[in-house]
Amino acid sequence: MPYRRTENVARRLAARHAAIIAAARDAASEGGMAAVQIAAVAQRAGIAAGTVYRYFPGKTDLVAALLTEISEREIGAVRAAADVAPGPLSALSAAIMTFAARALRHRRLAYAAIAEPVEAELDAGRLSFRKALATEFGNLIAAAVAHLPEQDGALSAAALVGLLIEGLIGPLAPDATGRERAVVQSLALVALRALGVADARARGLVVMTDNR
Amino acid sequence: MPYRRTENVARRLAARHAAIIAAARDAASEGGMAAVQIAAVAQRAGIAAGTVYRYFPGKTDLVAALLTEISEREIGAVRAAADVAPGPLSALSAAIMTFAARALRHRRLAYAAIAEPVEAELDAGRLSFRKALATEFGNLIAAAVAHLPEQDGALSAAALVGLLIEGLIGPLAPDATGRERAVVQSLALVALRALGVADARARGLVVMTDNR
DNA sequence: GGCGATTTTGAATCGTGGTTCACTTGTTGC
DNA sequence: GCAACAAGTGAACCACGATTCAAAATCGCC
Repeated sequence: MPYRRTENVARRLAARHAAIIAAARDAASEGGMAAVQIAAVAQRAGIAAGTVYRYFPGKTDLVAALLTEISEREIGAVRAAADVAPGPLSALSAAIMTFAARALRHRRLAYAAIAEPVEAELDAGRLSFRKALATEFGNLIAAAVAHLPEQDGALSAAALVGLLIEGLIGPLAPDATGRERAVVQSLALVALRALGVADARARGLVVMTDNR
Repeated sequence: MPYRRTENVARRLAARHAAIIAAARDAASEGGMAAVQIAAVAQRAGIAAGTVYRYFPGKTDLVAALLTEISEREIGAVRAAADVAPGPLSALSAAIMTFAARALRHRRLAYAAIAEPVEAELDAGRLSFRKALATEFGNLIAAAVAHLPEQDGALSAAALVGLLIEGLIGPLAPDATGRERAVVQSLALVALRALGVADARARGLVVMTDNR
């Protein structure tokens, strides 16, 4: 029985799988979700269009994989920032600012991943990103419940996600070029006030660190 | 020279124009933006597909007209509510609650009009709706500036729009069926807090009236 | 009723981009 | 080198729904 899948081959396949996702991400970063076309992605990855279908059953799955990757990375960053914070309110603030700063730093990709118009099928993957984000913030709100006014955590979390998205990367968002820090801080203030933290600035909750 | 465009004919043409938009709205209300297809809209309006093109240059224009109509109606309602309020904060609150209550009452249409994934071209019309909404809220924020903490009005307005959309009609929004009033009030509290009104409930700013 | 102008019709056309598949190329173990 | 199979290729195919257009129906006026 010749041809067992060698270690070597398995590695090459895995690498190609990753390369396709990376190509999709690059395409999205440059031209938005509209640029994530099978032919274009394949070309970027240096393979033929048909080959993509040996790695993903369809475009939907490729986009879902891309969004999962982004989601994990972003949520990981948010969680990490919250984890090292000294208290629940500080954790909330750190999570908000981290998300905001990172979204601004990769604005086009963030827009593609979360707000750009796409056909409904692709939107499903995006929904899980938003859900995960809302859950994450919901947990932080729950953890800070003792320091916040009584509220419906799920509703607040959803509203918070919307507030951040629209304020940062949605089509209404003001141009932040060159004043990212100021925008992040302003929006964090608005966000924290929304949750019931009236004096975030005075309490030193919105100081920026560079790893955000 | 036979056939001048008679008053009668003009009226019929105008009526048909309106009927097409109404058919589009009905389609959107029932099946979302995906159901707004030329053939389907034409059938609802009781005309042939080709006829639509005598009234609108293309689908984009039809959708834009639909969104304009919705936008004018909604913004009119918001403005009217703000106009009769006794003061600037009260006006803000009334605007927020009016928008929220109306969105919940026609949730599917609101979703179609503002949040449902659609192809990029159609999204342009939607953008003007959001912009108009943000401008409206921005004005109210500006008018209340004396009663609010210092803030970037445009940023706050954008964030407010996002907060309301995601809290009410976005995919994350919790199911509000049967508790619309509670959701509207909760969200209004969050929204007002975001703008810096810490004690909206105590000040009686979130009482609901039925015409919302 | 008839004539010119306008409106309506709906089947055929078209553009787009995802997906398929017969064929070629590469890999493994003997 | 070769058999057996996997992976890769890319042009052809297909689905979908917007758009077109030549023919038919309708309209206003005499």
